[in-house]
Amino acid sequence: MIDKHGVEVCDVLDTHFDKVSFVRDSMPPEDELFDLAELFKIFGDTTRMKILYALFESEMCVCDIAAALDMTQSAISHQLRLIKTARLIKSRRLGRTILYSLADDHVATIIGMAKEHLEEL
Amino acid sequence: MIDKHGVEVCDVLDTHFDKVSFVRDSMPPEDELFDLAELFKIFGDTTRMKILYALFESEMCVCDIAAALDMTQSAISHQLRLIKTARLIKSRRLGRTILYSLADDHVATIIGMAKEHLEEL
DNA sequence: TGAATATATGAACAAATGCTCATATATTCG
DNA sequence: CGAATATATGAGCATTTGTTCATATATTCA
Repeated sequence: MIDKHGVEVCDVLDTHFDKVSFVRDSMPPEDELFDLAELFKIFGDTTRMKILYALFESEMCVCDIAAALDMTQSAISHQLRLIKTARLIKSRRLGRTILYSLADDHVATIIGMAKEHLEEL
Repeated sequence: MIDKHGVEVCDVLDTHFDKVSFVRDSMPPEDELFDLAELFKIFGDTTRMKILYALFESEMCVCDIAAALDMTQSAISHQLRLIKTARLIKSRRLGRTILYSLADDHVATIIGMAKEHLEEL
């Protein structure tokens, strides 16, 4: 077997040719896969996970989230921007504070599925 | 307002004190959050997402996955190890090839939820 | 047993990521 | 308006991450 760089790939490729081309054809378009991966990246960080859990309990301002997680206002603000770009949270201004909350219940559902997986050892 | 480093946090903290401490108390333990984030990290990469989609169609050997994704055997093998550590896939040996397949239907469910979120613009 | 082949793995390196620090923006209130 | 305050953001830096390259391990077959 020779790598991507050579011509030959896998000696059993002839046998598996149908399978390989079927899989290749049924693969979703690159941008859809990219969007999916980008969305999951949001959940793939402990700080962001904490923020989501916090907002799961209550609508909160940046300052309170930072206090609850014992982290910098700046760090939280940066992460909130990422989460908001993924449309997982929304915000509304109230005076000089900005209140963040979950955009919909997809967050809870997605995390719930993941927890279910983890619970099954 | 002064950062984590100072004593004071947020001037409205007194008002929001109950909320902040409630959120802090209801936060899941650190290791649970870590496990969740680690699991989601698996989904947070285009290559791994492609691998999961491939296995969604069919049980496949490393070689064929590499061919289908037009990537190096080594790169695929490294990623398979990560995905397997997360118990999202399982493997069985068949002669000198090793066949990978999805461990259960959580993968499909989790990706499905994420796709649903993305479809709602 | 030894050659061939499928997969795994360690080191190295470039790219992405998360936090900090300093500072900018926006809003309130005297 | 100007001071105070809540949030946002850009640059810098250390850590993490994904791929490559070389090589090791494991299995088959002559």
